Amino acid sequence: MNEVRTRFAPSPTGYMHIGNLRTALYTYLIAKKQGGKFLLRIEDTDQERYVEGAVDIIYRTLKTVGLNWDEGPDIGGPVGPYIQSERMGIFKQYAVELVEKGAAYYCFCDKERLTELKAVQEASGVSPMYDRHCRNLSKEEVEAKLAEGVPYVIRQKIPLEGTTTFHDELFGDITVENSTLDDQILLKADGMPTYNFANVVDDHLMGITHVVRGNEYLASAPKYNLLYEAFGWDIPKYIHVSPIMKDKHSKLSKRNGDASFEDLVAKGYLSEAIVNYIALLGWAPKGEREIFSLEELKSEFDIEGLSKSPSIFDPLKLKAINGEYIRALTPEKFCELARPYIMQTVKRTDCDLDKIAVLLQNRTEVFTDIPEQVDFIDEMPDYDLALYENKKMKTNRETALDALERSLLVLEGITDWHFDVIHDELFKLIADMGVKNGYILWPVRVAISGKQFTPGGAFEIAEIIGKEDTLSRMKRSIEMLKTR
RNA sequence: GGCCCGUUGGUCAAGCGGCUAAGACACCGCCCUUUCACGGCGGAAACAUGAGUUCGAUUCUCGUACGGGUCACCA
Repeated sequence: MNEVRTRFAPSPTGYMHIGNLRTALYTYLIAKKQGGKFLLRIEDTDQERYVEGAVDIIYRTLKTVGLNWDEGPDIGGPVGPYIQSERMGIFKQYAVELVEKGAAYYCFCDKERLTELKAVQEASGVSPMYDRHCRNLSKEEVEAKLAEGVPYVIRQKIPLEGTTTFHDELFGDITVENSTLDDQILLKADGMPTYNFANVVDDHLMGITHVVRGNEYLASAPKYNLLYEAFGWDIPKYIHVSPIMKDKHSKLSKRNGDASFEDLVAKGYLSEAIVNYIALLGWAPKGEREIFSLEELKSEFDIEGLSKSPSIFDPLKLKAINGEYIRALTPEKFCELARPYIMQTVKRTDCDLDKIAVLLQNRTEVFTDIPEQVDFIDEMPDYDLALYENKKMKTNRETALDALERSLLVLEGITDWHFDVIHDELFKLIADMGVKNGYILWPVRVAISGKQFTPGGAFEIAEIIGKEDTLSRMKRSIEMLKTR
């Protein structure tokens, strides 16, 4: 039974942000690299923060990126249930066991006393900590209160002296003075375990061998060791990963209006590209390659490459990687994915979307870039005649007028309206005139697109919008040049 | 504030006592080219800081600065 078992244990409190997803990814990869099991456990012990539908979001995003779990609430498994609230009974039993072992104790302090205590401590500049009021109640006193039905919690009995050393695979050994550790609550008055307690118990019961979690839990980790020791359990390997930041000062979070995984997908990012990018945020592969599929990451991933410092989410880099993925798509697949975006601005039905898509593939980093790129196909935008002035092409308004008038004559004579024909005829004109390609082609492209930049050049555009539109746009542009 | 953690170009980052300190994105220039993009070539750009240890520190130790985390019957 040396199988690696990891778990992703989110709380159903809403959306799934990028940081969460990355934690899930690393957790998954660590298991899969060794051919181990990846489990999903829902930590819903806080009924107040529970958000309806949050569990579905977790399922959905994990599935779309391909982080398939081997055991979980929906598919079951040998160590279920996998929803923490359904494990309630278990925790009390273990908390009581700890009391019996002298590593925990009942506490009957009510909230009023605790808030007052905290206020006093803060006022006097001491860092707030439970004053261990109930730590030394006699067995009789405890029994009596229990019999009376006084509400209670169970707290961890931290040693008064000495130090505790916790080992993290990434950060190494972390030693803290026990005197700085609070007698934290293990079992709440409502019978639910606190996060810290539930984690230790569940991870043990589920046979978890590697725990991957956010860095924010690093400070509470030493207390875990005390718990494991008291129970006499093996301590899993801990890997605390640093957060993904929005900027130098703040974490990436929904509260700041930052994108969640689903937002990014809606913004035109490919889920494979998102996964690839976040894998790279805080982790570096061995070689110089940085494009990896999930499958490739399974063998490539290594804890060694994880970074200890926080990393800033760079939308530009994500975009670039997304662009790489888009270019790697087969033309058919790209066309299929791009179609809806093209149709946002191209409503006319007389032109070939496939041909448009071909032009777009190398020019698209994010699908949402598309509509704006092809908006001229349905309708010529108003444009500035200054567009005809181009130093490199050696064109200005006068030469453009000349080029357009001559081109128009040529184009009007074409009956077989296809790229090759248009290309050959216009090149014939260029040769006859003995001018640079751009002398003719630049003005033509501007005249029929009205834009400085377009996907494709004059021939492609002319073919796509058709002969009729090409000619009428040319004529209109010629008129504009004449009248001004 | 106490405790814990971190600090290599603008960003992601390689480096694990001796290097002209990789690479990628972004940026700039050139080439290709009927625009843009793609592609190719090249450029600018970094070890927070002070003291040690050492023949030699980006790398090890300590201090300082800056940044982050944590101090809940939230996770």
